[in-house]
Amino acid sequence: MVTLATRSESSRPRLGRAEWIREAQRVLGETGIEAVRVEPLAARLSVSKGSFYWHFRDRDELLVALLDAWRQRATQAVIQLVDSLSDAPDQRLRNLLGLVARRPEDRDFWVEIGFRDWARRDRRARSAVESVDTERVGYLYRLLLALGLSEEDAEARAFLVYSYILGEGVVHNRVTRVGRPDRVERCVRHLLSDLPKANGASR
Amino acid sequence: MVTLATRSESSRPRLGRAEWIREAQRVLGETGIEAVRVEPLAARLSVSKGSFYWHFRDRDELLVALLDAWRQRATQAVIQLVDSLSDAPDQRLRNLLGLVARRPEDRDFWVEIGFRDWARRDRRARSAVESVDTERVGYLYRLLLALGLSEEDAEARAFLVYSYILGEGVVHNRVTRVGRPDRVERCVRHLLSDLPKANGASR
Amino acid sequence: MVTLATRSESSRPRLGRAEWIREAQRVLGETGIEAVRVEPLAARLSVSKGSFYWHFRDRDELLVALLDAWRQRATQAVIQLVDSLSDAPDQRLRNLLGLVARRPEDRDFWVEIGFRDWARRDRRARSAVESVDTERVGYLYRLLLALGLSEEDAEARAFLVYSYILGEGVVHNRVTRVGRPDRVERCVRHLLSDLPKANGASR
Amino acid sequence: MVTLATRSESSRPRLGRAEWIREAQRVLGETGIEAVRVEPLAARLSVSKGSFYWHFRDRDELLVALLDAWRQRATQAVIQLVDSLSDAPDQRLRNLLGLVARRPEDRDFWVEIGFRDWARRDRRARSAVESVDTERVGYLYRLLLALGLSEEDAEARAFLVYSYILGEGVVHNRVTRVGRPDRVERCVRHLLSDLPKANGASR
DNA sequence: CATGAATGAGCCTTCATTCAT
DNA sequence: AATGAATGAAGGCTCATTCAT
Repeated sequence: MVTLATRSESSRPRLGRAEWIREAQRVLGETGIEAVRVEPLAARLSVSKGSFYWHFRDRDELLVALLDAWRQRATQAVIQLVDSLSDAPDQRLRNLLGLVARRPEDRDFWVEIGFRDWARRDRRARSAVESVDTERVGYLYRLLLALGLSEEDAEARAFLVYSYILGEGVVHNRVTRVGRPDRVERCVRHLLSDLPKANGASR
Repeated sequence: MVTLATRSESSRPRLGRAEWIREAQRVLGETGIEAVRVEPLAARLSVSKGSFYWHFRDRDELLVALLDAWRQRATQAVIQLVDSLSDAPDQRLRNLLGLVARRPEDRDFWVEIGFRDWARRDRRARSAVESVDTERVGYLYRLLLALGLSEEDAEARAFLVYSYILGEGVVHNRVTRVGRPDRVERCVRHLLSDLPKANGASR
Repeated sequence: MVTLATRSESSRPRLGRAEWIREAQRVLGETGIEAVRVEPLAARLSVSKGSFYWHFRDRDELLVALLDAWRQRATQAVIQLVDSLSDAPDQRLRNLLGLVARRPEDRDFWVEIGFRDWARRDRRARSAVESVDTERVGYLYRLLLALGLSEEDAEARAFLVYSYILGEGVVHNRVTRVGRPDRVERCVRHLLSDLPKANGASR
Repeated sequence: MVTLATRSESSRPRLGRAEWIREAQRVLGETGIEAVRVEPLAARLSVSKGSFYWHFRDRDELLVALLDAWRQRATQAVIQLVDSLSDAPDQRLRNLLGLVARRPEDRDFWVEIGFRDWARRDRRARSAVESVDTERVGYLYRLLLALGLSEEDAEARAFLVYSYILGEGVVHNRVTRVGRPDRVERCVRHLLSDLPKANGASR
């Protein structure tokens, strides 16, 4: 009769660093880095504020941890998912762009915007965003290279596509009468319409 | 009738609502809406914070005024400039996109980002951003219609271009080895490469 | 009928920097520099703690002001009093030492000890104490010189007397069966017993 | 029966009450009783603060223990040393005063000041200091009696000497151009210059 | 003998806001 | 068209203390 220590014993939740970081990330996405404050965070976690200082020296240490955690996940989360879905470069590209269509409904989408806004004021956040951007544009670049673009064209196109992905979510959604999925679909088609090796499959 | 007394004491610029709003907008661009606080603002204006309350009921009234002022200027600033530079739709489009290349150096660029980030948390800011976006995408749409695109294509392309413009400034700039002006030029060329009436005509 | 604006109108006491410093000095004397805290101080003054920050940038500014105020008063308070009571060096010396007898009952006595203890931990306090000590020992030295001691003897004796004055108040008072005034009187007599020019008057 | 395991792991000195008290005393001397706090103390001992509560009910119990330990040692440390160095009263007196010359370099010197300052605020500390003072002045008194002073003179002189010793260390040291050892030497000579039985006999 | 985690009180500081002048 | 002084809420940080393991 193995009880597996269900952990649901109403004793203490025994919070760890990870929980604080996860909740902080949520708040960052919902409101912004300014809202990532020790006391409100503690309230959300139903813990006393003092307990925070067991896990972190001070608020700043939490912010740095937040950055590190994101830097780790932001690049790999998307890239690994896309890599895992298909081996073909053009399919990967299509999948990648397809992810766009559902992002603003996604909590992570706003988290990303939160980091990006934070980067306006904070050197460390800026550096994290830069490395994430570099990784991702590099990935796009490699895909486009594999699809037959010249190095120069691949570079420009990678940047174009990436900029579009970021900008897309930020524009007010009801701006067009066309529904969002349709719109995205049309954009994607346009952005990929002249790829040397992938054309056949797309129209 | 000697009017020489105008501005006699260079020390008191006769602070009014307008100055508070202008300074608030600056801070919004530099740091974000959270930094638009009465006390720091008063310090920047070398005025006692109590004076703020002569012009505004409370902080919120300033924020609303900020929003209104921006809503007014944001759409017209760009549109009027582009309209004034040329009468030809394709030239207007090219001019409009050309503006992109110098934006991040521009104070207004960051002000815009500030409003957009603020809109994440505040309904009224969101509404202002929405109307600005609607206006601008509408303007692009009309230009593209005039250049021979179908309504549906014009709508999608307008959205694509606008998203790119917004996203472009947000991506880390040193992501490519190509310099920023070149990159933008290349993107613009691509985005406009297949317009029915404008191809090749651009200078 | 001059009413002199009695100031007792129960309106607001309208505290100023001076009141905060005076109260801070009191607390320093009663308990120590660690007890000079913004919030308790505000409570003693029946003022909200926030008001403190109108008068001082932060707690440290109060501490510095405390030091400056004391440095000013500590030297001159005693010296001016003694100077004013008599012109004769030997009488001045006697008056000066006579002040000792009533010091521990005096609020200022403990204030002085407070500063001295603070100086153990704080460089700025140390520097204040040093300048006060230097001034006072210098004054004693000049008196003793005027009473005919050689420079070397005057220096040593000034130090001896000053050390005694400081130490005296710190020793538990009920240590001897003789009453304090008697004891002090006897010590003073001994300390001055061999002054070349003042001897005649003392025994 | 191998007892070699004693102290085998050099990492754990087997912390006991004594170590906490010793460290507390050190901090008292370095900074003051306010700095004797459980957490910082634990940090200095590289132990978790929770461990403190294995040895003491609470902070107050440590403070009391600190007081008791000091009361025991403070009197006897000096007296026993002086007693052991010589049998002759005048030599003992000279040795005792000679100890003054090196005190401020001594950790114990500051510990004593720490207790004395603490006594300003705390009844129990006051009582400890009182008993220490009483013991020591009594010892001096007995020495001076043995040297031929009358009871009354011995009492006054004991007090004078003891006050000087305490005050001496508290005065800023660079107050005179004469070096400290010289100064002390001169003072001591003066303070003992007229003892009936000891004059000139001291080596 | 001790650690790991948490609680809560106390204090520092920043600000929005108020009010009398 | 402001200033000077004050209030009070919010949030940051340090600690004494507790408790389960």
